[in-house]
Amino acid sequence: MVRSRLNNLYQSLRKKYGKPQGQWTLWCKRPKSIREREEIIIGSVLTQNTNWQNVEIALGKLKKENLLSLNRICRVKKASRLHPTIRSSGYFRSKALYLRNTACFFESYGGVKKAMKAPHDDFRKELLGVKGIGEETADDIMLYALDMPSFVIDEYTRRFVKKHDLTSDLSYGSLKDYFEERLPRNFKTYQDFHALIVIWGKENK
DNA sequence: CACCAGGAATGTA
DNA sequence: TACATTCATGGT
Repeated sequence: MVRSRLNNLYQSLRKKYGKPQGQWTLWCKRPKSIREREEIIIGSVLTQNTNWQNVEIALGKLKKENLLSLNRICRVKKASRLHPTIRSSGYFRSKALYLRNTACFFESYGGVKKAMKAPHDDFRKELLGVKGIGEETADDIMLYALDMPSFVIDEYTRRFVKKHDLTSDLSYGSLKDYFEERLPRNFKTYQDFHALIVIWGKENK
């Protein structure tokens, strides 16, 4: 079997780091409960341009207030109800709106379980229609919460591509295609590889 | 005290 | 299409 350069790089990271740890223990877990999938969706929004450490504080507060649930978040009367709870994750006014938009999108869609059965391309377009969800967050949600094979491109992925001089076009769509065309099309490979790239990236600034 | 972290929306040309 | 600006906290 012919192995792409990307596959070799993935194997190298696996050998170096093993299974992704920390946050990735949950994000790469298989299988996951619906509750865990909802937590990942919520975390995906809160982690936009923000340290995971600050997100964890917010997730802990949401849990204490019984708000670590898409249904509960969608049903808060005003998004500002979430301000003190998610404050630590930064941009709290925007994210309160984004989070509720996202939660209500899944509620009206019919829940996480139904979303997992949706056609990927159509679902991605619908997700991108939610105010507060851009390409990276959409792919985070699809890949890690819904087990869909949609590769995530982020700042760490770009660093990885530059470091190994893999390709020159660093636009989101181009990089996404680059990875998806060269890896076995399954969500497990995508999850672990992307998680390992982030772990690698934190060590290589 | 200055700087930064898995971004996204909005405005401008 | 391509950039610039805005939004905010907690850790280093």
